[in-house]
Amino acid sequence: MELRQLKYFVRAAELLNFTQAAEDLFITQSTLSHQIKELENSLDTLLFDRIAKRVRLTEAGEVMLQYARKTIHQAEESRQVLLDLNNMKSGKIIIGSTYGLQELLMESIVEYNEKYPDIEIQIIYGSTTDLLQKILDYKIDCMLSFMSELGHNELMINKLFSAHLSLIVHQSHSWAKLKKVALEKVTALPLALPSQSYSIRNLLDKLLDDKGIPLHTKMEINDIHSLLQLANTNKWSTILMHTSLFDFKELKAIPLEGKNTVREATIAISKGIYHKKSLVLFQEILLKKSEVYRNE
Amino acid sequence: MELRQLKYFVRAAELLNFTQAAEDLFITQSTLSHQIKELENSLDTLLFDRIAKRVRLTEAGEVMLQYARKTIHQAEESRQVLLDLNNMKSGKIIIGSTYGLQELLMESIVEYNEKYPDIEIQIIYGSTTDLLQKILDYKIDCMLSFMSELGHNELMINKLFSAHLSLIVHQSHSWAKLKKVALEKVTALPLALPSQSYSIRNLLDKLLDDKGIPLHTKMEINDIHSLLQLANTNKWSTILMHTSLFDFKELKAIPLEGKNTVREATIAISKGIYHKKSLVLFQEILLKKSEVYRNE
DNA sequence: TAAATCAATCGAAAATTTCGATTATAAAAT
DNA sequence: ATTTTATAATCGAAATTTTCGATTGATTTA
Repeated sequence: MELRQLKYFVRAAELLNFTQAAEDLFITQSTLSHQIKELENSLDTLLFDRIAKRVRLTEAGEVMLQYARKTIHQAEESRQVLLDLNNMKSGKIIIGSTYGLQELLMESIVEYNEKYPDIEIQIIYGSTTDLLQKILDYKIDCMLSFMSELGHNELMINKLFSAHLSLIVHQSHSWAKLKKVALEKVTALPLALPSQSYSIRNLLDKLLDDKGIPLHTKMEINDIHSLLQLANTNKWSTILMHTSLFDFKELKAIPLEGKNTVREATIAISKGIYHKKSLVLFQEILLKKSEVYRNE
Repeated sequence: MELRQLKYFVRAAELLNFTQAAEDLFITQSTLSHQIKELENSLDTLLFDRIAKRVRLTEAGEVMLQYARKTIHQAEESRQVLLDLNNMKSGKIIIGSTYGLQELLMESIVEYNEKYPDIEIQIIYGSTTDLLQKILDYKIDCMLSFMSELGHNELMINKLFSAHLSLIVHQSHSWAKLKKVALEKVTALPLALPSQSYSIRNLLDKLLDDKGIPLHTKMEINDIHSLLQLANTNKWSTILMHTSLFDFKELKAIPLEGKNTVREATIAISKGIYHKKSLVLFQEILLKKSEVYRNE
């Protein structure tokens, strides 16, 4: 068993396609096949079922996948600790985030990169569920999302700010001066909404469902900026967290009434892993940048 | 970085002598030198200081040693999980124990080996302190010793039985019928005592010190059986846990009076690691065998 | 001063990893 | 029903890595 073989195995197990995995790893399929077999021999256990030139994981393979990831992560962690020890302020940080926190994230990484130009940054957007899985698989170092601080024992969750689910309208809209608005009312407006993959949309759907309010979506978009641009035309309105309209000066956010219309923006980091300096430094900047939102 | 290199490094770091380490690893010194250098290159960090053909760990090396052990352990853990998954009842178990629990341990491993003949057993005797270090370094799977159940957050500690610190005399000794004896009295007898490396001796020294009783040791031996054999001649007495004289039918254990003369025999297992079946099975047998002692 | 110890180095041998081409099998497309 | 496509295994050769044995040079010990 060697780390190289574990890395090969993980990729093969993830793609369940040796040819693609080999390409991904910059080796030939032949080599991958060979090394997987070698790993299986050393473990005395088949990791893949070979059903007629297709592969799928055996039960042992499923288990091994997790342990292989853990072992590889452990090895990489030691490399990172040495970097930190040398106070290198280098290496790589992989940040997972939901779209809803894109604005804050962008501001933060700009400052982060200015301060620590040698740290490589990778950002992966995804739903909260996606990100939770990725954090368990050691694919991301931390995740920014709107989530409860409870119910995740293996995560260290820090609150960034609270955000109101809000109706977003143009300043010349007749409702623009309202201090709050009832959920029942907004469905009457022409609404452009984020698509189902956004947690904010799930929240909205749930709130409407609880009150039995029907919703006829006329416009559904997979991009926050597009929604804001539409709202900026004053022909549509949208529903987002109030913190999302940052640089659209002509838009107004009107908080929705009712319980459960407030969500906590958080950063979550796995408790079990070593908290590398690059990660701690990022969190510091993120918390500082969040202050602006906290006082709104 | 490969597991092979990490294994080489750990041994080299432990022995701080490349020649010996190489011998230990069944490779040549040349190979070891080369592979260590390769590892250092891949980490971009020197792990050893080379002061004129001698080696010692750099700060980074010290840190790396821990992480290397952890990584290797993680890899081995995955192998063990697969064995367990196949219900193999095989593999290897390394048991650390203090001498004071040798008797119980022997009885247990006899039954253990009868039931699971395919599991390889290795036993390492050492002081409680030694064993604690070894358990942290992943060198033993569990440890049997007399220790407090508290103050070790990272360990899962199970109580086996309580043992009294006792004066051990021959049945024909004039004190043989006593139900208990005061600490002050025993120093008058010709005593053969376990050496300082035994926790029981530390306990005794501490109790005497607390009461300001001076002790003039006439005989100090590094082996429990030898002490018992001496006591069996009726020319000497000794002080041990009452459970230690098991198959010496002509010896009597007389409990010492006072507080803190009772110690808990325990089995401790690291919380962080995977509890492999071989280990769980061993613990079961051990607990069963302990019953005899519990009712004394 | 001589002998012993020890890590680095070097070139060659051995082992392993990787590659490219081919084969075999099943699924998909025609 | 037949052909095409996709895929993993296999095989021999090439490339690379690992290991070895011998030597060197520097230091400590006798």
